[in-house]
Amino acid sequence: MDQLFTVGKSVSVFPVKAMFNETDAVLDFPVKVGVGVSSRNFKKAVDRNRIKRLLREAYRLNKQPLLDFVNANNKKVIVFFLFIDKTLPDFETLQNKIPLLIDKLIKQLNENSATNN
RNA sequence: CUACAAACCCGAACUAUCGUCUCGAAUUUAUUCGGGAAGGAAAGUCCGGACAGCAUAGAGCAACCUACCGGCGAAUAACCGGCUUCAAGUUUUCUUGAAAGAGAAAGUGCCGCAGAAAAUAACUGCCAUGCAAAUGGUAAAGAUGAAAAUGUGAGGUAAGAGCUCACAGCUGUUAAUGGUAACAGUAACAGCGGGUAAACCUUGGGUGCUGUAAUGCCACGUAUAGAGCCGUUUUGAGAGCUGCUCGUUCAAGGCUCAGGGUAGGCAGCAACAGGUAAACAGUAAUGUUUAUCGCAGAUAAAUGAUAGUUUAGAAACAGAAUCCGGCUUAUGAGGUUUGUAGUUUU
Repeated sequence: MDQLFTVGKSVSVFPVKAMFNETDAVLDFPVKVGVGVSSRNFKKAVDRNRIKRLLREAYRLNKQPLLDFVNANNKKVIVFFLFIDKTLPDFETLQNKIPLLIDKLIKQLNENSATNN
């Protein structure tokens, strides 16, 4: 976790920020994902739970491109989605934004591998 | 009928597709099938317990909690019923609400402003003496205040005064009566110089400390290395008795610094002061019996998305983290009851 936040890079499509890090560690799955909301912005546990559920659901419905990319390039990635707005979202906006974010994420990963090589 | 306020009830159901956590079974060991998956407050953490660890010779002091009576219960100051006092109302009764309900006759302190005076009272006044100034007596009348020395009448007196008497009010003691009791009304006797204990205090009763990140077990790992100080059969370091003192018990290792390592798993942990329904007992809290049900268990932390149907409506407050009882606070629509206001009809 600490490594992800200190070393990892980030891309964002408002209202969601994705922090990610490629890793060499042995993982059971090619992609590991977490979601989070700041308790500073949302005091009630109910609201935080709600946002985390919506983020999970939106990721679940749109994860296929990322998985395809990662499998094709034989990478292992850790991603953490952080919600950065201060008002409750509805599911539709997240449904629209998450694919954009994942596109951006794939592009970044691609550039990284290019520079490394 | 409408609006508002308060109290209580309730806190959607079903189907399809995809998905999360968990339990059980099966096997091809990562899949399939089946079951279950937040609340009335899960919240605040204000009380009380269960459970766990440590302690459990004693004495004194301190600290804290508590304070009408009975019942219920594992337990509580907090629940139920009653008593007393106070407040409001439609005021003998009654209804509703509140109580921080032991003691002000142990002591100390305090009582703003006003007022002469806020507690061993004397400004104006009244009476006596005196030419007067003043001295003494007095507490009827006046003014202030939230509160002014129990109220009314009569006697009494220089003037007055519970000084005396009658009636009334209040306090205490005793007696019998009613009540389990708090207490009630009655009688007799003694008395009547305020309030504040949510100021200190006094009295009665009580209290070991810490909380599931408790605690027990397993695995893995390091430096079997270093520095300083104190001490080992009496000149004993230090530790326990969890605030302090005395006292007492144990005691051969202990403390500090710098550095190194680990941060995984299992149990605790989901079957009980359990839920639901009915009957019975009780004013009630609650209890008993019978039937029936099995109802979350995560560890970065699980309940979601979409579409449709039902319905008058689906929108409030809000997310379990050891468990249970009570209290407090938040809460949409709809329903029930009560109150207030308005309108219509008779």
